[in-house]
Amino acid sequence: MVRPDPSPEVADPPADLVRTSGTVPDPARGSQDRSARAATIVDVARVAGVSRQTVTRALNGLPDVSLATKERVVAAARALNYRPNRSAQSLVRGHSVTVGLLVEDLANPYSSELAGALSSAAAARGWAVVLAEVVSAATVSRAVSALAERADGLLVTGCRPSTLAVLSSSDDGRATLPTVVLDGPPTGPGDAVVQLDHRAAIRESLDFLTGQGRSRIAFIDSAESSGMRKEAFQDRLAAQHPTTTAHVVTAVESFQGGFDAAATLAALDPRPDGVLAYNDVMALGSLSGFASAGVRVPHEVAVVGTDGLRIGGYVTPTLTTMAIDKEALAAAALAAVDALLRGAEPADLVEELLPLTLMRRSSA
Amino acid sequence: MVRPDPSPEVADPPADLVRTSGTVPDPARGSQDRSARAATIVDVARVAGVSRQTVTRALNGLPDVSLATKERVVAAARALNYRPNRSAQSLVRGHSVTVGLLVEDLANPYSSELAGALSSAAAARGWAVVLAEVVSAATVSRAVSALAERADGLLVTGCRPSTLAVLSSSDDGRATLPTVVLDGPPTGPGDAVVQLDHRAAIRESLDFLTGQGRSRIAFIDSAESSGMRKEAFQDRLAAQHPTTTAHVVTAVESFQGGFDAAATLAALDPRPDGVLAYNDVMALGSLSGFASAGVRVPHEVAVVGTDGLRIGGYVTPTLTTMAIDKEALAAAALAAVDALLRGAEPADLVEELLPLTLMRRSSA
DNA sequence: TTGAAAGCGCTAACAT
DNA sequence: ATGTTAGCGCTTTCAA
Repeated sequence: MVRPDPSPEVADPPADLVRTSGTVPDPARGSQDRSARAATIVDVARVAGVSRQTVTRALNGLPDVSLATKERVVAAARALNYRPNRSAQSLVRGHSVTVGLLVEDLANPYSSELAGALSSAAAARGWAVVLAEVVSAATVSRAVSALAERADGLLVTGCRPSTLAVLSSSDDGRATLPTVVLDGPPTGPGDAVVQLDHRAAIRESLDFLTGQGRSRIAFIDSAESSGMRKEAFQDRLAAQHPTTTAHVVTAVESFQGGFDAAATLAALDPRPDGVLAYNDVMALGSLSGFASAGVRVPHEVAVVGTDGLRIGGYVTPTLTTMAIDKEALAAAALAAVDALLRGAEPADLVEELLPLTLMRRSSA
Repeated sequence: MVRPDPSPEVADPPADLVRTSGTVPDPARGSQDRSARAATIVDVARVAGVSRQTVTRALNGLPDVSLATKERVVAAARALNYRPNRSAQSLVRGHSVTVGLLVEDLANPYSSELAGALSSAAAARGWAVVLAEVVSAATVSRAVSALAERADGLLVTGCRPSTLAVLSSSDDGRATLPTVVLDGPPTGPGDAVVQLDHRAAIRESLDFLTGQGRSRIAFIDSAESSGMRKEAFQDRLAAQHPTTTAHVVTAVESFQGGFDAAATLAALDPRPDGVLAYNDVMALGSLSGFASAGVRVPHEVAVVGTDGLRIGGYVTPTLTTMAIDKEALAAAALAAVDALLRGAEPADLVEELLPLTLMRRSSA
């Protein structure tokens, strides 16, 4: 039996009797207000002296409400500081998809540019993106469970392997979200993956460098990488450019790492005249490193990055790079989430590798 | 009277009879699956031959479920591709705060660094952040209403005045969300604002430049600004540095705008020996502009930006700048949303201005 | 123009 | 260990 709405005679329940979880929460920050319970539509209806439905109509701009009533309702809502409960609304209006975006560091331009693309792609589908930034490895599972409360699917991008490892191990019993990893290794068997054709990109950039007469090429690898790009570099070199000298330096995957790698390369004799970098952030670091070592780019050494970050156009010299099609990557990732949501098996989602294209700027 | 749960005898409702809004939606992309309706907990219960609560227990890792039952339930859930409805869950578990973040362009490092700080600050409160990127002025209201469906409050940052103007005019009847604008003008009377002490920052950076002997100082202003920073520049100059030559150039608020401004300044005779920029992105543009004009920074001209973006440390020379305390800004913004949610009046939320601090790098 | 009833999908409290 | 009942706060028929 459904309990009827409380009639106007019923007094407000004492604040200390209602469950805290129904209030505007303020976890870990205390300072509960005097009226512990957030106003609901019923409260507004009671104050305005109308039924709930009339409140709905008045507040949502639906027809069939007299102006006077509407004004009374709006006034009551204002007085009570009424905020419709979004969960209840979306429950009754029908489910809408929300995807969680797990990012290691939004200040990393790779992450933020991708986040932007994902946000737009989601908007185009009528989906929403909730954000969670992984500050430290310790916060990974906290971030994931925060997302799990709100999201129907999970997008993982711009995370270092060590972070991903934590992710995959943190199976805290709860049903895991359908997860799609962008341009990285899957965190578990249930994950779908959207991959880029980095091997082809390495080949193309290497050919580009040798094509302009460079003959001593170095590759700046990330210490946290799988080694795949380095292998692609070495394979191509062996197969197509036997007379070219190769040199691989491994560095921390950061701007500073790129800087340090450049310092190392600058000290070599003979010095490389062309450099391929694991990604743009490291390439940018190497640009800075070469500058401070007094090595002129591109005259003495040409530098090619990977990612196509916009900020590569903001430095001097501007960075030539193998650009990711961020929009395509974002769209593919959302399509994968969609498929997973529909019950597809991750194994079925083997898409072809997304291509990167050479973006010529001035560093090479 | 509550209708009892459909008993096992009841056949599945034909897919075409159920409301579409209850399905996993696929707006504007067609391709509805054969099973138009997403499985609910009742479906799982029926297939597993248990009650709904047993499903809840099994799937949420609660005690008092036999292993055999649990396995049966999990299998049924898997078979049906069951995903719990997040709205229903949060409705019954109690409301949790979600704030919408409206950003003009996430690839702009100012926006993304701030977004990261906001995300962390929200996580600390147990709140979530939903993202919406404003691609063009035309999409502003779409982005806002998308957020309005999910968020309890709205954060606006990194938006140009023209975008904000659209925002304030787009009162589409619906109850407006409590809104907080970060470091910008309010979009309407209902908005709260968190402001920075740019006047003081301008004064400090100006004094810093003159303090190192610079005597011809230029200010690169944004064409979209309120003029406040420029006035602070001129006022301070008149009051404290009467012998210093001042020059103001106004440019588009972008990297390119800063580049162009530097080109203009480089051509001046006598050329300025110190430059203050409206923000870091423009300052970075000016660095690039001076480089391409052959003007050496900081030897011939010193450049000071505003914002303290991390990428300012990634260019050559590194950018000296008046840094925003992003964490403080984020915390203040969320506190303001919290207050608004509790019924505070925006007018009551006049916080003091947040200070900026000089971050010395190598451009000045 | 307004109200009463039904129910979205889920979980918590109380049976059994 | 499992099922039954009562709702979360809202919108949507359907009556009046």
